[in-house]
Amino acid sequence: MGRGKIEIKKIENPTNRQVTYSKRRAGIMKKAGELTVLCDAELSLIMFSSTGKFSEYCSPSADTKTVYDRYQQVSGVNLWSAQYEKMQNTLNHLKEINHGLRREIRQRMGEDLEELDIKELRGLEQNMDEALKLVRNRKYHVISTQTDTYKKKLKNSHETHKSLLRELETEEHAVYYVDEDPAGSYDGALALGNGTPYLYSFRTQPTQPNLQGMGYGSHDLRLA
Amino acid sequence: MGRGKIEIKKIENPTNRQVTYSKRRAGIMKKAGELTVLCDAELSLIMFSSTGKFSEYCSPSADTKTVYDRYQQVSGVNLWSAQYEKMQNTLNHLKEINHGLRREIRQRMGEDLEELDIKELRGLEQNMDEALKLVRNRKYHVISTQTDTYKKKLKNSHETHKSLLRELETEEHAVYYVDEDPAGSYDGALALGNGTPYLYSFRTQPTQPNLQGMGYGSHDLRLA
DNA sequence: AACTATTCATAAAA
DNA sequence: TTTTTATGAATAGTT
Repeated sequence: MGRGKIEIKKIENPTNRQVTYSKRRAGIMKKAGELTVLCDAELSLIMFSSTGKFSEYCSPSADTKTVYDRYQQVSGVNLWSAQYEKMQNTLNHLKEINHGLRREIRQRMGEDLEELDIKELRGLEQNMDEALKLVRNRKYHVISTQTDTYKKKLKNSHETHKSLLRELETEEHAVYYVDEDPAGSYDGALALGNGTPYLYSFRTQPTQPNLQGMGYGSHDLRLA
Repeated sequence: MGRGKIEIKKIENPTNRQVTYSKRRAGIMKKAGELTVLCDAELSLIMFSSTGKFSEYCSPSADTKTVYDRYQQVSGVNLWSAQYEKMQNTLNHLKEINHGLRREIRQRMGEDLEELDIKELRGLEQNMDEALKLVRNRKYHVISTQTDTYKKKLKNSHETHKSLLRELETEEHAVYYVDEDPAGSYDGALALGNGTPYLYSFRTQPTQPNLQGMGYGSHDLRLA
């Protein structure tokens, strides 16, 4: 087609090559479009000229990625296996660490101790003993701080009350005085902690499963 | 080209459509090959017929993946961003869980207690107290088991020894008897656990960093 | 699948 | 580049 037949081999003249590329590129893209419409086909066409210029055609019904995903399915070639594998490794690594952490927590909760030898058991006991002291100290600290604050508040309102009563007495000679013992505040502060402890209590029911969709997503220590 | 012009719209007759698809597919693949050769271009053509039949053409100089990698670079579109994002989310989820687990362990070691209110502190203390009892019980169990085993072994070898001595006495009238107290075995079993506990000891040095390349890979509880 | 009558694509020239 | 145009190629409808 054209002013004479041509041999199908690389056009050495760069200008001619470029011209032919432009023309034939337009031609093949038109053909692609026609094929898409006439035959209800799905296709992806990607082209790079010898100078690196890029063009693409893609059937309107889908985008390049969709076509490519489909290509992967059919051809069985996973094109991003390298990326995928790398991330998969990272994921498995994280899961392993997770597993180790859960195991340690279980042991710190007194479970799965069969796995430990006497040396490890002694280490764990010692560590937990020291930690428990720290937790107790902290608790007492928090309690006494709260108590002090509460005492001060009580004292304040007490005095406010008294001064109010004084004012009232002065004005109406009525007696509304009520003695509130500030020492009772200590029990009050303790009572704050008497409810069901929600943070740790659920860990003591090892028979209740807590599975989530992803398998590792659960905070349940019996998994992973 | 053909016996009369045709309108470019979907061919409704399935047979005709299939025939046309075959013909035009051959045509476009020929065109693709010619473009590749004539103009030294690189191209990838993927086609799916309306019946799902798949065909591809790819310039001999490269494979489909190469072309698509190049396509990604040029177009800036990341074809596997969806996959990637999904995995990234999974990864972040795992990291978060990890973070929570580390936090719990730290608290079970008596660190970072400022984050807890009095209720949580009481829950933690109670839980740790019970767990510590379990660990102690297990330790005593292991110790007594080991001790029993050791006692039996000692008793055995003792009797073997005695019977050997008796034989010797009988034969040579020599006296080599040595009194070994089986009760000493208890100290021996305890000594097994007197070494530095390696499993938990490193956790008590909170100033020594233990960073690793990936950032989450470290088992160090102060990370993540 | 093979055969044409046609239309289409395009090589060379401008 | 794009347009022109002469010519070979592709193919729609038929067999």
